[in-house]
Amino acid sequence: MADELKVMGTLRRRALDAARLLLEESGAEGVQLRAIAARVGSGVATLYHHFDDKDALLAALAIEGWGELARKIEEAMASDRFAHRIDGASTAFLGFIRRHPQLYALMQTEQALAANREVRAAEQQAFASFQTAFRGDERVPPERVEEISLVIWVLGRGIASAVLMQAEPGAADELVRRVISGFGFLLSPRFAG
Amino acid sequence: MADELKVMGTLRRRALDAARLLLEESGAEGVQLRAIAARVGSGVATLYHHFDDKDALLAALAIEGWGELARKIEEAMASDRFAHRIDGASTAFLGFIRRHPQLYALMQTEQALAANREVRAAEQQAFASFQTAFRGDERVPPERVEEISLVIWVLGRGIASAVLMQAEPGAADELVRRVISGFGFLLSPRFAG
DNA sequence: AACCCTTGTCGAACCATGTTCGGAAGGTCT
DNA sequence: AGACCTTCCGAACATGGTTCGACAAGGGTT
Repeated sequence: MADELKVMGTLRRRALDAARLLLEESGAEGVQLRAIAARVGSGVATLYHHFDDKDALLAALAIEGWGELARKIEEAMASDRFAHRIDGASTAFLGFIRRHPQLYALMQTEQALAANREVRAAEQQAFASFQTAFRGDERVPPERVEEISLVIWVLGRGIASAVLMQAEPGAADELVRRVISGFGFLLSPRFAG
Repeated sequence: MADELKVMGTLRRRALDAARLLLEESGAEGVQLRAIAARVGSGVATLYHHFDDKDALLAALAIEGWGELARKIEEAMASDRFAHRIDGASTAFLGFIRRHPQLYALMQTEQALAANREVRAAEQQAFASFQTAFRGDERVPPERVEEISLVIWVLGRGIASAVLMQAEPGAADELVRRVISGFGFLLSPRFAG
């Protein structure tokens, strides 16, 4: 509320940044057009010259989020910190959820975005990146790649939604730990389904 | 809008029924106090004598939902249609999600309810019922019961949120099928994690 | 009966937030 | 200069949650 530097950077860009900040500060509730306009130092009506409506703004935010997630996944797979690409991709995925819970919730649970084709395409893109981690892994038969990566992807959605329900942040970490531990056990040969 | 039978049944009960109906007809967007009041044939202000506010109404809806789910799980476990109690509980869980996607979404993703202690307790209760399906199963070591049931529970959340994102209903069924198939494969001894 | 207190009800207003309207300021093209 | 486009804005509008003040019905209490 003090900075308001109107100089440089398209207003669209700055509005998205402000929205992202508001989202992380105060959750989805906090993302209000008047609040964004105040941060950016513009009038509310101005925002409508850069976005069709609020949903379009949220959609742009979500699309950027999926892109960011895809990039993180690819970086992790490229790095040599992990024994398997699957581990890298999964770690990047979970890390993103833990680091940006509000953003991921928006990307994932906002009903209004479900109908948006571009958002869906962006998620498909991210999922495609994730899938490549499973393709070529000797433990995964090629015809199962899609199914198996889908399971982990969906489990990630579940973890995110469970995490958001937790009131205290510590509980969230513990929850994630337990889910991963349990999942690991299910995958181990000890468990004969 | 034609019935409006004011006779019998506390208004609270009828308001909840109307809300539930609105939820299933038109999604969370459709659950509006004025719409509920119209259905029930009362003024809007009257609703405030039965619920603290809208969130309290939604919370009551969610609590009933969790109770319903717990009941379904227990019925399925008691029946003899399933080889293992785990199968019964899981089927009941998934069936509930598929049959009441909007309600489950409310129970699970509505941010406002995350802070509500009674809603959380109701979910804990339902989860506890679910957990008993794993307790005593010869394939699950006792010390792993909690973790493993948690994984399935969280996976269910993920399935629900993924299903809600699907535009066409057919795609949702296909998605659920693929996730379950993939999960089944991961559990099979063929996959050595 | 007269009095009060609680409960349920309501229309009207209040308020926050997304949205639209009409116009102003500045640039570019002809 | 004139026409036109983009960017911008204050003000008003629409919707939906919420509060206010009042009215009616029932049940004690005196």
